[in-house]
Amino acid sequence: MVSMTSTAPVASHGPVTRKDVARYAGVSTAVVSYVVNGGPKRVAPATEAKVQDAIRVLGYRPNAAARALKLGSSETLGLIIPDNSNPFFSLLAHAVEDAAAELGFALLLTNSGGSLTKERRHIRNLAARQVDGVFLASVLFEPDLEDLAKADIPCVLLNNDRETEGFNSIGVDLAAGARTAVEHLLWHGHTRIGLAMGTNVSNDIDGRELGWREALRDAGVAEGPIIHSDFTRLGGYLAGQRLLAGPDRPTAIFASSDMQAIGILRAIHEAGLAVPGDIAVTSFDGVADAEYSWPALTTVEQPVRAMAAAAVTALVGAARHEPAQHRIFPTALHVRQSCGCPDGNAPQGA
Amino acid sequence: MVSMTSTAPVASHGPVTRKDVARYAGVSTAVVSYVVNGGPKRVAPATEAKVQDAIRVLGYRPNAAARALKLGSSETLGLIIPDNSNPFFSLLAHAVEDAAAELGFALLLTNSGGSLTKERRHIRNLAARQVDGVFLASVLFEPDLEDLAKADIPCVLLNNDRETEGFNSIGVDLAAGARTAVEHLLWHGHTRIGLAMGTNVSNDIDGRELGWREALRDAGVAEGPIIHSDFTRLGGYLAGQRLLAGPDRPTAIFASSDMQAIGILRAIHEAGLAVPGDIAVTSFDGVADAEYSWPALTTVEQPVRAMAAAAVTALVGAARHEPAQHRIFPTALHVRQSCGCPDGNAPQGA
DNA sequence: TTTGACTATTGACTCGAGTAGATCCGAAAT
DNA sequence: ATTTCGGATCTACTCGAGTCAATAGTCAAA
Repeated sequence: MVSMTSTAPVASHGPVTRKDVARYAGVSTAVVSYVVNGGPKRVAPATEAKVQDAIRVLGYRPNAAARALKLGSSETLGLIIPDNSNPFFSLLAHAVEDAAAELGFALLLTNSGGSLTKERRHIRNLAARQVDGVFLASVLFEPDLEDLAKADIPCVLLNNDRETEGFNSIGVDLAAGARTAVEHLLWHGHTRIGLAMGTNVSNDIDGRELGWREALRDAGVAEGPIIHSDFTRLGGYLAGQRLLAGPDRPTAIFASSDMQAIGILRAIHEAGLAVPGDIAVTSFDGVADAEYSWPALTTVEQPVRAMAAAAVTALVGAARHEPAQHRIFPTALHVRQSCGCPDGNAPQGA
Repeated sequence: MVSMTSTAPVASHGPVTRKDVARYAGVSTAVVSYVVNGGPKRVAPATEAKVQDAIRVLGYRPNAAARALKLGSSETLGLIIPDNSNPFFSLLAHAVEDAAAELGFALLLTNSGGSLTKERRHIRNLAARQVDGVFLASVLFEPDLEDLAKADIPCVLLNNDRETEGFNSIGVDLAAGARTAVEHLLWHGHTRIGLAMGTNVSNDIDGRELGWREALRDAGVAEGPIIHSDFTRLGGYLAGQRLLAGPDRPTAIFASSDMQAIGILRAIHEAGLAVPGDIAVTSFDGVADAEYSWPALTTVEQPVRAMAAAAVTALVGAARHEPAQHRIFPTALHVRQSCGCPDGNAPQGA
């Protein structure tokens, strides 16, 4: 190589655009696009090589904003959850991110903090950002999706066990799950089973409360005390204290979330009582924390990864205007020690 | 209201654009922009009212992709963390999201899973998406930021205690924090203090190991056993088992993360030993889980929210090409029960 | 009534990439 | 030697919003 006067030096100012690549490779901009996208037109192998070379040398990355503008798709999905520091939701977010990445979508994460105002603001914001879809773990059963509908942005409701006409949704059978957990306590011989129930913004009765009630009724056992409190460790702790202080103390407690159960365990320990000896505990969600509490929690696990994958599938389907689907996943009882089973090998059924 | 024939019905096909608003309000598109942005030119109050009206009626939201293309800014930041289901990182992500939202930025969340390949892929992807900045909690001490540099995208390294020339970074003083935790164990009279250390991809020695070593040396106490394992509950559990099975069992253990400590607690419980009676434990991070373990963990807390806020500030500064800054935050020892303090009111110093 | 000094508004170009339609060129068919 | 065909390539318009230079409009002073 005698000189390099024929190939222009890298311009270096500002980001590299398609035009720069075209100039460097000595072709038109259209060809560059065709090469980058395996475009709608074929390109001669020799030309393709030149272009690929130019791309490599210049370090060209197509501008996503321009692409999004032209194609009307940002290859981005939005996720709205109440609180990413809650283990259940952080696990869900992780699973959704993985499933979305699988299909080349990036994930815009937002926390609503359980506030309806914030939730609404985030929805509008995501709509303005031209996301291709939104996953919403709403604080309400029927969130306001008008902004999304206007922009023709599909949405799937996460963590939602009720079917609502025209809404895509993914959830678990809360009532059935709760039933399994309570039935397991009944199987252990308990007859005074309390409930620590989380509080939702909506006033509708939660499926877990229903499941608890049904299991007791079917077993012909009187309902134990119910305490409503936050779906948090602290909420569980406070609920636990009240449950222990009440007139006739339950011998077993079903908690509507693992976080609450962890708070309850603490309240029980502080009262100098033993789990499961004095009080047995089962709970809901199946997050990692449950396995490492002391004693390990017998809990009803939600198949989070499967749900996340299904959510992404549903969203893609919705984007193609396929009819809304509602999927309910089954839960699985993980028997560990907090229920009274000595080694976690007790019968899973009944 | 007699009729509504005078106001044109909403066009309804496709998303509403600036042009639609302009037509509806009977003005030019430029005026619409001026109104939306408090634009570079003034608009007569009467006209502004007409435009605002049109915007409200039509439900207009400016197209973020077009904006991003024109302005070269997507009002979006990227966050790369190893694992959003790890409580420390999910807390960090939440804090960063809040701080970013404060300034009108949305957050693109990605999980590297501790893999360098994935980390690199995510960096390229974020660069292509024209994010305005990237927060990176890297698996390495000197990650490859070439793609970001090329695109002139600022980056701040999170969870980073080493200063590296030309890199913005935020972190805590790992060594000092570890020191406090170990010194507290020494104060309790322990002289055989083991270390459960997490494993990093890099082979550099971790600040926490340094702090542990220094504290022991300064106290004239021989080094206890070290076990290296994952920064996870399981990692801690396995490390705990090995620490207990070793030739001369430590009477206290310092764990490099709360997650590990939680695993260790379990190993100790399973061995039929008491915490802190037989073995005292202290750890690092200060996540919520530490407060609700049994016994509650004495831990060195990282000021996550303050760090997140500082990270956002640093990123904004870097975007203005201010010189790179490196901020180290102090940690705070939270005394609870796992160390042997009966009520959590023990001296914080020494 | 004209000029000047503004202000409000508009037209038109731009950002970077996708792609339809036009054009170019070489080889096979006549 | 033409004509025809078809693949390769290029030209030019588009997406939606920001913004400057030019224009229209308004009112007070001369």
